[in-house]
Amino acid sequence: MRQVPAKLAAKLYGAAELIAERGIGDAKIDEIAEAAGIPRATLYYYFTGKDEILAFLLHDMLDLVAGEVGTAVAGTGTARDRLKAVVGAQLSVMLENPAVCRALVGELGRASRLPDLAKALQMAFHEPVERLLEEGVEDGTLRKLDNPFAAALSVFGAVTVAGLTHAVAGLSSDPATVANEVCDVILGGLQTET
Amino acid sequence: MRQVPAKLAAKLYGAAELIAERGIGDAKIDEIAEAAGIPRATLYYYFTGKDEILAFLLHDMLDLVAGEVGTAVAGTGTARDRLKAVVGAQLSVMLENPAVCRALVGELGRASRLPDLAKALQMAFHEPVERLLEEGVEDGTLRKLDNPFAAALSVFGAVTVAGLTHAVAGLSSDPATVANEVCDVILGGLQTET
DNA sequence: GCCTATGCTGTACTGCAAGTACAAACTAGC
DNA sequence: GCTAGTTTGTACTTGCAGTACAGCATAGGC
Repeated sequence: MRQVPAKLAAKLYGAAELIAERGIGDAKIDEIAEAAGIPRATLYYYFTGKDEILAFLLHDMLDLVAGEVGTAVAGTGTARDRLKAVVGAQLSVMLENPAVCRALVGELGRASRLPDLAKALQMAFHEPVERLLEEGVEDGTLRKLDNPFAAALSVFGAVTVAGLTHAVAGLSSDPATVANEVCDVILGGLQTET
Repeated sequence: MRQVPAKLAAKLYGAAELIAERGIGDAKIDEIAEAAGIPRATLYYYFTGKDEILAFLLHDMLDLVAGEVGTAVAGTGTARDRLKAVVGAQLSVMLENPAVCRALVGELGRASRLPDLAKALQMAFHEPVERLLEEGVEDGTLRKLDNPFAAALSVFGAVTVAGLTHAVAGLSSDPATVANEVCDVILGGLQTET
């Protein structure tokens, strides 16, 4: 895969909706080319095929998530506050790029075939959250859990599915509201005081 | 789609691994036929194409989930206990059918294109959980939340992603352990007492 | 035991879309 | 205006999904 010029990358996003809607398998390369406003031959000049186009889009978005999440983690405040910020950051990116985000989830099941993608996801979200959980134990704002790895997984799931559902259904698309709803559950828990 | 005989359905599960691994788009119909031990022509006798084969497998598993979850919801005990049972039920089915489960998630992004699938998922998990949350408020074992719909979504996400990750990675595949980890987070929450 | 309806399977064919090849046109730096 | 790299149009090859259909198997009625 050649170095993709920024101008071309921007145009590619014009095809994200199509890919998300029909899946990479059912979207014809000619349609992608047309939707993006890029000649077919040019696509093949930069990418070896459809899959690589998809991989490029996904990677691009994950970089975005990783950046925002990184900023949130590095911010000031308690670990709990920063965890909230992380959730908000991920949801912001997701809801601002609903099409790419849908495409991403559509390929999640193939994660084992796309080790790069799985790793990028890990770096972008999972690892920072796990670290925050540890810091929260230290500063006393988060509860100590038996299995922080599993906890980070659950947090990731809750955030991702919430984001995806809103992205697909186009529900109340305010990231802040969604973030609050998710945080309410994962921070406060569902049960009454024991 | 013709009525599929049980014997044939059972054989089809032999191809689930292949489909999950390569995605329905990249799995050739001849390979599916071979993996399942069913002649190609017979597949086309029962199904109109690849997509229908996938849809059949997914629907089959969702029925399974719906059944188990239904049993768990209808059981005895507090709403909180039954919520735990629901989580356990979903994880059991997922970890017993990791391949189909991966295939399902691989097609989640297309949910908007497969309204049947989205609806089945809704019925199988989301709706029962939302109901349990209400009952929990009544019997005092679960906290009253601003937005039970969003909460059910988060629960679904946490459970599904945990199940999927274990299914894909083949981690500690004991459903009960995974269920405990997930429940610990979603019931108890992450934050310390305020 | 035969006959008929329906289920099942092998084989040959069609059509579509992915990907390739390549030459012509364009652009930028020198 | 020469050269190296980029961009695009067009024509071609190939592989797979899906179709058509004929022949074989099986079961149930008589």
